[in-house]
Amino acid sequence: VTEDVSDDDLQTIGQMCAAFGVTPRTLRFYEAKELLAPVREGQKRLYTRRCRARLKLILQGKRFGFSLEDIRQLLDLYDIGDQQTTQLARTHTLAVGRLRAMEAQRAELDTAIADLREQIQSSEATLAARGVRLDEAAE
Amino acid sequence: VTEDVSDDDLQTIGQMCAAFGVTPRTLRFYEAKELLAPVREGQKRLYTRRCRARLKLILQGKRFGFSLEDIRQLLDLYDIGDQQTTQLARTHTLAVGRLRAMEAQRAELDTAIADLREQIQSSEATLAARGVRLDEAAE
DNA sequence: CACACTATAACGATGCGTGAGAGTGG
DNA sequence: TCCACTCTCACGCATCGTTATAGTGT
Repeated sequence: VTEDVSDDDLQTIGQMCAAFGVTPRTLRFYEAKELLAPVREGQKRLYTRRCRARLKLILQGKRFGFSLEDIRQLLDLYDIGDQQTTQLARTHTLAVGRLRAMEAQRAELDTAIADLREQIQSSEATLAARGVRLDEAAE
Repeated sequence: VTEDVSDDDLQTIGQMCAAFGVTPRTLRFYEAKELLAPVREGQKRLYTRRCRARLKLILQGKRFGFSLEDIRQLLDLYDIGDQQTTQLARTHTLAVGRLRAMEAQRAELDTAIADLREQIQSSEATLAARGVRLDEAAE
């Protein structure tokens, strides 16, 4: 099998951080929350290929706004049954819900941006009326 | 002066919560953070018209993504000098910075939404290939 | 010896939620 | 007496950042 972990597959915490743009604290935190389970060499953590795959999924999940607890459960689903249909369906349902939430958030953000633009313009009008010159960096 | 506070101007915490859609805990928290300073009648808090104006600004600020600490400083600015030009200019600068951040956040959110849509579609393809029928509520 | 990297432990920040237990007024 | 409302602690949650302190290896 190709299941044995060759040494070059193992990365230290520092290498992982450089590769994924996170801090050691973050990786240790994910481990404490049982999202990652690196092997140990003495005290030191060594991250396998599987750890890397999981971390990638974790960071994806976070971009989508899932909580770490949500992500943990999703990862567990993937671990237990290899692509069982019921589990794919479940993940799908959660993803659709998240998408709805993100779209709602986007709508709110849009109106907030519009409102803030208005406020800024009115304050600029006030300042201009007082002869204040605004030197903003060109966009 | 019209500076005296007539009794009908005072609202209890419950009335404030109903009016602004927040919880008592939230109002007490804002008070602990020195964003609000209701008067007291014995133990009970009574919110003046000024409190309401401040709370409105606080909630606006939060929509714009300012931290409570940012908001506190901005409110203090407004309190100290009545519409001094330098303070308006300072607020303006912060607002422009916030707007930039919100626009950046919106861009990230957009790509995240697009990515999640892709993932959902591919999982739908997989499920469909397995003969799974997805019954989603019509939009 | 020095220097880089790693480890654990524990406190801090943010913005409240969620009780527990007690008082107050009608 | 009971109900509704209010009060003050004070711990909990999520997601790490930030020291402090101490190895470990080269």
